[in-house]
Amino acid sequence: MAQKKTTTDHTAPQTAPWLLDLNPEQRQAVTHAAGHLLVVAGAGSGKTRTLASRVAHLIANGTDPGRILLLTFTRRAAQEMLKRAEACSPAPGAASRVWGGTFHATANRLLRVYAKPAGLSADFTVMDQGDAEDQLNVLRQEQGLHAKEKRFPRKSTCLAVYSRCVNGTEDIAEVLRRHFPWCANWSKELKILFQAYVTRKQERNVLDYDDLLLYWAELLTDSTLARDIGGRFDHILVDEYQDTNSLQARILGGMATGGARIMAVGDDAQSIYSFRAANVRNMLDFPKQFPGTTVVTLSQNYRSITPILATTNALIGQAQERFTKDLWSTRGDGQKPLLVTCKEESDQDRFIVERVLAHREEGIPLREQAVLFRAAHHSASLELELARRNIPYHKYGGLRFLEFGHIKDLIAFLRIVENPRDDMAWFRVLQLLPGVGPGIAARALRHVTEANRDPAALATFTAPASAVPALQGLALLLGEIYRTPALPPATQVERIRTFYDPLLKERYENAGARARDLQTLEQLATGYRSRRNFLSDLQLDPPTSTSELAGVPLLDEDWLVLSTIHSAKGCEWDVVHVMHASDGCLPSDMATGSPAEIEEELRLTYVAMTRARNFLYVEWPMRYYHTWHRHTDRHIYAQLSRFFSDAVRGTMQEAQSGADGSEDPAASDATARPIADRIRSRWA
DNA sequence: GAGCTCTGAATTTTT
DNA sequence: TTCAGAGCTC
Repeated sequence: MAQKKTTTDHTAPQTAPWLLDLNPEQRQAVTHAAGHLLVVAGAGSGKTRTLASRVAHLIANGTDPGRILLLTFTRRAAQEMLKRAEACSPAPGAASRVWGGTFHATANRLLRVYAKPAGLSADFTVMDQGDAEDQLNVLRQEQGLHAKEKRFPRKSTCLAVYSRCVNGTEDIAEVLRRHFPWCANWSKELKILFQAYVTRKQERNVLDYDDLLLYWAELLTDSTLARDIGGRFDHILVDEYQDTNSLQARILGGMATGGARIMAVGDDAQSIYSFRAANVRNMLDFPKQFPGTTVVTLSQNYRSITPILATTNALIGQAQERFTKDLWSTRGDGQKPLLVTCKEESDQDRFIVERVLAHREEGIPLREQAVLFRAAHHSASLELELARRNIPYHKYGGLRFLEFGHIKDLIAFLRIVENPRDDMAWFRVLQLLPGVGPGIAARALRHVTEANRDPAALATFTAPASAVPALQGLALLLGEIYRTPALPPATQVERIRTFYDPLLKERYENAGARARDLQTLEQLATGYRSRRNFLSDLQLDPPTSTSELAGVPLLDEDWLVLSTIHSAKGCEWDVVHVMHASDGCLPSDMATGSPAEIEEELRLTYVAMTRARNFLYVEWPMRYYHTWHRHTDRHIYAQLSRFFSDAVRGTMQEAQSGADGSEDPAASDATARPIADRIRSRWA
């Protein structure tokens, strides 16, 4: 970012570099001196710049950077802001001492320090969602709930209920009634299950994501501890405040009792995480929760050209509940957003690819172009088309690196040596061995438990002959790593990899690609001195793009960005495509149960469209093929998303895509095919 | 008790 | 298409 050069002017006082190019509202937020601050920042209103400048301003005015806490939604966001703060900061290197990261990562860091008063041991391990579900599943079976005549909620539903109770600080009965009405009859059983779940986690010294926040919040209910923990910070800056939940609000309240000043930044029109119990009310109630709050509103948009803003303003104008006002821009004119009706899904793919290539010809690199969609699998056919045309891309969202079986396997080894009480990790690793299933794994684990959880004790376990060699090998491996804490994490990964490699080949078809992932993991580990930090970083800030799986890309390579709308939050591109803008995808069929859900889908659409700087395309296919069954070739007709009302369409330009661009109906098979299909499908 | 095969069901967004 | 669970065989 080029800074404007100030011409030498001896009469005016020199403007500090972090205050340059700020509008009056931004400047007010950056230099705000006393009390708490709420910044209502519309899309593209320079929120990141404001936060970064604020950090630089605080440091320049004498705040110890180590006493600033910057809470963001992703680690990437924190790094980006601190990088920018550093760039305009008068004290080189200072910004790197700021505490920056997600709520969860910060909780992890603090809980390592305050483990004892929290009733934890500092070597606790963190479970991801899959582990938490598996743990619930084990308990569910122990309690015989899976065998009930009426089906008990699936493990993922159980966890979702639990999570909402914790994050929304709501009673289970209320949560079931409002969000899981079909489980309402299981209230009693779920309560017992959750009780067992909490006990088990405590016995095993493991925390799930929710626990990180919960233990932090609980620590803060003790006034002495609250003053101590909160007293570590003079300033707490929170980004994306509209997507925090009531538990996080409670944490902030507790932290403030230590004397820290809170600055929260958010936009209620972009609240899209209610499934994680995020609540816009957090933002609206902020002035009430923190008396003496100053509210600053940023409504000048610096990102998008005027025609795009006209469309997005019209779109969000349909929201029933809205608190921020329309955005305005001085960015000038340009192409109206294009609403593209595609005949088929394949036409949609082709249209996008052709536009992407055309823009690249005009000089817009692929990385400045993004394709956004509601659900991770919506990009499947586009990905095939991109591969066919040799166009490189990175995909954000959906299945994470960490969720692949082989990655989880390898991490489980590390978790055992980090925390030998971690049962889920033990079970996972033991059952990888040939000849070891649930039964022997349970017995082996009992044996290890009696030996005070020393992994090497596995060597003295008497197992059936078929399982002995593998168990001995495992005992040797874990024993050695356990006893040599000084072994660098990368070396530990390497040893495990050597042991695991043959098992991987036995287990998976595409062992080669998976083995390369494990090498990537080892590569990642070389950046760490401590296994504990390596593990928590993996769980809390995992690599976001699946491109890691395809090997490390060349540095100068250019690639197109594919992303779920959720993962696109906070980003911006020159060219943005919003694909599958059809009812059922946007809003998702899964989220049309209540007006509140539909309203959130509208905000989601708004978030997607406001990512665009200069070119915005919205595509929707008229027909979808459903190939669930191999032989039936069923298709369904789609409709344009209900969010594109006449008022919204009035601000857009419209186009058609399909039938090879031919406008002559007689010359194309575009009409012939649907008719033939219809006639056939009548008898299907 | 391990591990395979078959069947039926479901299918979002993420720390 | 993928995943979980039941049931069957070695």
